[in-house]
Amino acid sequence: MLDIKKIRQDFDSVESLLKRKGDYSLKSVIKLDEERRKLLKEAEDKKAKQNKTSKQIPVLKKNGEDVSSLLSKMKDLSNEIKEYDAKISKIEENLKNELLSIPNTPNENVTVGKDENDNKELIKVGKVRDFNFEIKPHWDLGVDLGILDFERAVKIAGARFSMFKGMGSRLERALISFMLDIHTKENDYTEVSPPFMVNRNTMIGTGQLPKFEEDAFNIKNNDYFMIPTAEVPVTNMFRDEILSEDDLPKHFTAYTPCFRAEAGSAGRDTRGLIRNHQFDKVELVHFSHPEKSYEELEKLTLEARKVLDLLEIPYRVIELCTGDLGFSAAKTYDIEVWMPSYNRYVEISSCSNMEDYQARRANLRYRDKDGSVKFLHTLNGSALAVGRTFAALTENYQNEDGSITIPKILRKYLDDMEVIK
RNA sequence: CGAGAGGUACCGAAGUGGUCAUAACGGGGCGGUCUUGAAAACCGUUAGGGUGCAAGCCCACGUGGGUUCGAAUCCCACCCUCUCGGCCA
Repeated sequence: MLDIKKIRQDFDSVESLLKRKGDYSLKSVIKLDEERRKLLKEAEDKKAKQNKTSKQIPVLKKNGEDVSSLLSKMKDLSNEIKEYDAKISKIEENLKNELLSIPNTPNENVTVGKDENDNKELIKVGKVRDFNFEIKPHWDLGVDLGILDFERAVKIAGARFSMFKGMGSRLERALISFMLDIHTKENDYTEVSPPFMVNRNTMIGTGQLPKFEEDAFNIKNNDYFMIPTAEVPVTNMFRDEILSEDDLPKHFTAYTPCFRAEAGSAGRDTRGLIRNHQFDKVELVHFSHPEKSYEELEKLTLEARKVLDLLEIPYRVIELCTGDLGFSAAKTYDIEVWMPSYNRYVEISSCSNMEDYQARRANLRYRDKDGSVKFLHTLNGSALAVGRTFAALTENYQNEDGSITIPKILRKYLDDMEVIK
């Protein structure tokens, strides 16, 4: 959520930043805000009068004075106040809804661009393997080896579901443990296992609602939502709390399945593990001091990359331009893994600094050294999307006979097995 | 899911229709006096939101409504915690 005070004081610069992300205007927000403040002033004057008189009434009564005419005047005042309050709360509701539906402003130093074509490649890591045989996509590799079963997943759930089997399940589990071990043992993260379903306020806090409800799975009888990413429960952990400045930064990692309706992506990536309604992911979340959040973003991105470095799978890092930034993000690095079957790089992680955008929505604050309470900054990134890592690993490590070599670093999680065949 | 009890500041806890939420009382934290140092005692302090240049004013007793001139207090709905029972991994 953008800061209404900042919009009010610095309208032009906030709006021009916002326009970089798409065609957004703040005119109606500022109009509602003006209306709200005007009515608020009038209502508060009346309330002040009401409070003052209300305190006198018991005194007058005690002195035996007749207060009946005063009471009837107060009744009128009370009714006026109620009308004001009704008007104001309606305006405030509209204002809040509008503010909640406006995306974050990009950081000033992010490259201005229209869409993904304007993104900037920062670095390429690893050598793309030159296969001297005809490669299989991971869905064929997996099915042929009996480690993936798409048909039965579709039978028991529906399109865009998948199922791991045998060594496939073990490899999936090994990847999760491997990633969590790196982050908890080498990168100083605290592991959490949060709820996989959350309430509506939690979804609003990180920016999924109210605008993107169609993208989420909603449990109708009690209004829970299946989490689309661990970012949602973890970032909301400290909602409505005031942390101490000494507590910052806080680093959490979490493995969770993620559930996405994938509305609007019909026909895209229909085969395999790339785009499913349910997938596993290990997530990194930082709570940062505002002045340190861009250092934290660099750190977080390096920590996410480390997983691919150790697995020795080629990838590249790109910086998203303003037009391609997600709703809540001020700056984002995407990590894209080399996917032989696609013959291109495919997103496997998105590392973002949300600045204070989510903190305002979720009311995440800290007490500064001088005693004042301020919004902190939140960051998150995948490290990594496990299904896509599974896909990239099997494809990049496939052999001519259809077997898959297990990367050295992963073997200790799999009884030192070297090959899946 | 059913029955009961409860949700007030950093914690415990009073307040059950007004003029002590400027939140009693107890404890904790921080600062100070005293002391060789510490303890004890005493003194001070413990800073949520909105609006306004400011003084100030408004809001905040789990959340949202309602009754009333006036609600922490009465009524309704919901959320959460505890106890007992039911069901259950």
